[in-house]
Amino acid sequence: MSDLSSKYNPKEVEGKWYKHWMEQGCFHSMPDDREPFTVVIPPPNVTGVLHMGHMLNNTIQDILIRKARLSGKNACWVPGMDHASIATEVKVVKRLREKGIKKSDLSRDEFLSHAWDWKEEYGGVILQQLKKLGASCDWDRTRFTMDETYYKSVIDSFLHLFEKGLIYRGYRMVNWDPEALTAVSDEEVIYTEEQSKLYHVRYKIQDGEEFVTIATTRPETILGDTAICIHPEDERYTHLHGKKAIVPIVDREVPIILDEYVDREFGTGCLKVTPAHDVNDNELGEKHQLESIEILNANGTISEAAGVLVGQDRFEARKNIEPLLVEAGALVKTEAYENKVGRSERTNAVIEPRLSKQWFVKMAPLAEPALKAVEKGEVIFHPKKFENTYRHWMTNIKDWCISRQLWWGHRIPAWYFGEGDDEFVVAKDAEEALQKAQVIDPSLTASDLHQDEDVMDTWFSSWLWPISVFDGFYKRDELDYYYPTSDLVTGPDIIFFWVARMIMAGYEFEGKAPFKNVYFTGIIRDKQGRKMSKSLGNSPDPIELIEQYSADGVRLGLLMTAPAGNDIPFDDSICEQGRNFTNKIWNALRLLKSWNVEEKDPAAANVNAVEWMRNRMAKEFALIDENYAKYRLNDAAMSIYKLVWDDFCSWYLETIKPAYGEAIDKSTFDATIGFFEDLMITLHPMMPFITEEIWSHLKEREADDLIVQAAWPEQGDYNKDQIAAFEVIQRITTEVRAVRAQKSLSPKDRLNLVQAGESGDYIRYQSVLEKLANVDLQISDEVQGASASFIVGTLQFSLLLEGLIDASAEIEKLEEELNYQQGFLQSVSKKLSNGRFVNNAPEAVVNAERKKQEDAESRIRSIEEKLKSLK
RNA sequence: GGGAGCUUAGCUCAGUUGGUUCAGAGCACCUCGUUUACACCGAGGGGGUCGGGGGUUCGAAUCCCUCAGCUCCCA
Repeated sequence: MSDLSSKYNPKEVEGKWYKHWMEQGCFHSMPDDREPFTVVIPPPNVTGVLHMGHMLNNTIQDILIRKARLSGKNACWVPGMDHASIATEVKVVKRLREKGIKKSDLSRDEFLSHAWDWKEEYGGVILQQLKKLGASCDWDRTRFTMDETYYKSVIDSFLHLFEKGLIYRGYRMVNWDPEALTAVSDEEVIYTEEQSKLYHVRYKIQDGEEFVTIATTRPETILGDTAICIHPEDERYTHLHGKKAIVPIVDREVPIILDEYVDREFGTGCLKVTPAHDVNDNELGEKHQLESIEILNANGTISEAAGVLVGQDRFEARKNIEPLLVEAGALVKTEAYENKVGRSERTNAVIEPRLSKQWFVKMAPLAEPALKAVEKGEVIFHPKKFENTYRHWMTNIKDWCISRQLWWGHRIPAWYFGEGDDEFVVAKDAEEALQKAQVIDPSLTASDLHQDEDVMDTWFSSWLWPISVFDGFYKRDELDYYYPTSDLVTGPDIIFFWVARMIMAGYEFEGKAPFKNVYFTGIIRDKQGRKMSKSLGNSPDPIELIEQYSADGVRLGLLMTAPAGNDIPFDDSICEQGRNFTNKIWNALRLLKSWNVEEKDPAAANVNAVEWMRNRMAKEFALIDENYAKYRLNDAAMSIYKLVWDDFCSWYLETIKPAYGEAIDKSTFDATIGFFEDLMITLHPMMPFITEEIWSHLKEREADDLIVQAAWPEQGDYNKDQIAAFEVIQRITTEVRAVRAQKSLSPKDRLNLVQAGESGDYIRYQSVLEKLANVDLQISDEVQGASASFIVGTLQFSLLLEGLIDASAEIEKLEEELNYQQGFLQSVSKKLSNGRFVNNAPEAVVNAERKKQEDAESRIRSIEEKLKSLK
């Protein structure tokens, strides 16, 4: 029969089932009596499109969620996206510019309305794309970090921390992005080695003809120098103590200060100090009470304070200051130099250290419980090695700059009411702000107050994600049920940005960790090991990949090569394996569907095969469960892959396959359907679509009888001896086939196989052997005529091949084997005759060696006998 | 500069407390094959001094030291 195509057609199938699952509400979760299993999606950036990292990440989340659902838990996967303050604002500004509108011409509200338009138009593409992947998110719960209630919770968390004294406003050196015109946090600066130039510049010492030489990669900052620093114990410069130096070009007199911070080995051992434009110099400046001259404007141009090159961009100024230095006789030399340059993660602009007033979160008190949580195992990282990274960051934590000079985001809830910068109140809205302000000055009115213009770092909203997606700041019903969530799946690149801060927020606001396990995926790279990026153009389009290899195929391909935390060198061909697997499964179905079923007694081989397959599956299912528990998903995938392909298709189905024109007995057939069902359930988390399709073909079913909500196979007992006996059958079969291949004998010719001596446990499955190897088996020490021989374990077999055997070649082969066995015996015997081994090694090990010795002796005996009969 | 990790087959990786014939898996590769499920397939096969060197031990891919190479994090 079989009206089924010989090739599996995923395009139709995948769309059909996703739609059906949605219609049946299979992914929706509400609190009930069952144990919850909750995952919150790492909210993709609203500006983004699906890339390979999302594919891997969300495949893993879907596997965990589907596995939990099948295991009878109330599985809830909450999707959503974040507003990506800086990235979105950059995009909106760019789009407006293309339309000829400048951001500065718009009011804040006008700009935000454009931003929301943009969000409605382009936002959430990724979530739509995830449906193609099969992601079983509860779409009714889709959240956005700027939803009304979510927004409110971010503001409330700010108030809470401010009132606790954990948020403060301070004048500090921050990482300034001169392109986006905002501060960014330490984590948003990417340092890379870049080719630059080292300028050696000499400063004249006041009252004399002497000079000191410094080296700098940023000569334009010379204009803001307010000191020269040397090591107090540097004997080369002892005579300069207490003197002053003259800054070239601007001829400013600056002190020569002494500080152990200076590295005497580096360069000349003299350091120029620019407190306004370098983090370390700033510290020196505070310590030695130096003047701080800001020679740069916010947009990276030279300010009035510099005196020269005013208005030029910092890079232009860097070039143009060179002739000025030459003119002043100050430039000693320049040389090529490689140094680390920090760039903005979002705009790629070179970050400028800049002094400004910003809002900070005091991190040490928040870090303490968060570090303990991981150390005590309340939160477990997979793989464990990331705990080291985490500990290191947590114990060296710095305060978090959370203000951004942007409009798109959660606006800082501080209202200023006076002339001074420090006259402000923090409140949940303007009304409350006025009340609070009036406590200080009763004469104030609403128009005297103005809100801080800045918004908060996006991560200051996403660190609340596991709480705020359930509106946890305002109601308990859902939070109490779903929180703490179960597993978080994310990339190690955001361990500090997000994971660590979520743990902090979890303890601060809920007193509990936000999740129990964190699964860190690897980073997907191209074949050459480079990170995938838009600028390199080395990232395949995931949607095209799905078109080509099916969602199931791509999922399996990604999974099999991706142990937790290991980077994946991606190549399209790894998806091919997944696609081929779907086709294999499909054809196993076609085979079953082609059989006629009859009520009759099963053949012995069928009874045997069913018994073995049941054992085999029970054993492997236990292993799969174990691997799930250890988050070794690639191992679980490999197990099920081999179980289906090798055990079920190559051994089991080949054994029970009826001869052409014959029917299969009903009991074997029914057992086979049951096996197939369990195999598909076990595979379903990894390949949801094809398993649902197969499920629908295995039996007549109601519309709601879906594999997506089937029951995970229960752990059953299995008989190890029966599995071992079958393995012997498999090895004998392989040997027989190898002889056939060597002698070019057709698998159709039935042969006689003789086993010498006593039969082994394998004899239980004699009928399977006879069918698969196409032989008649006898136990006998008498072998008539020419034969090919082989050994399995300690059993000696002869395949009767009258007229096909070259006796001398056979003898040669046996002698080679004999030689190997004797060598092996010798090494084992040597070990056993070593008194220190026998006395020191555990008894079990010694016994194992004795067994090896006996087995080798027995094998040698049978080879020798066989040789005697041939000669 | 400080810290963490890695190095096993052509590729990607397993390998538990040092001990079974322990050097493994998948892919790739080679040979044969169109046998009525599947060539997106079947059968069979080859391939590694476990990065180098030294040590501990009856015994080391596994533990220790050292050298080399690579990766990541922090500054």
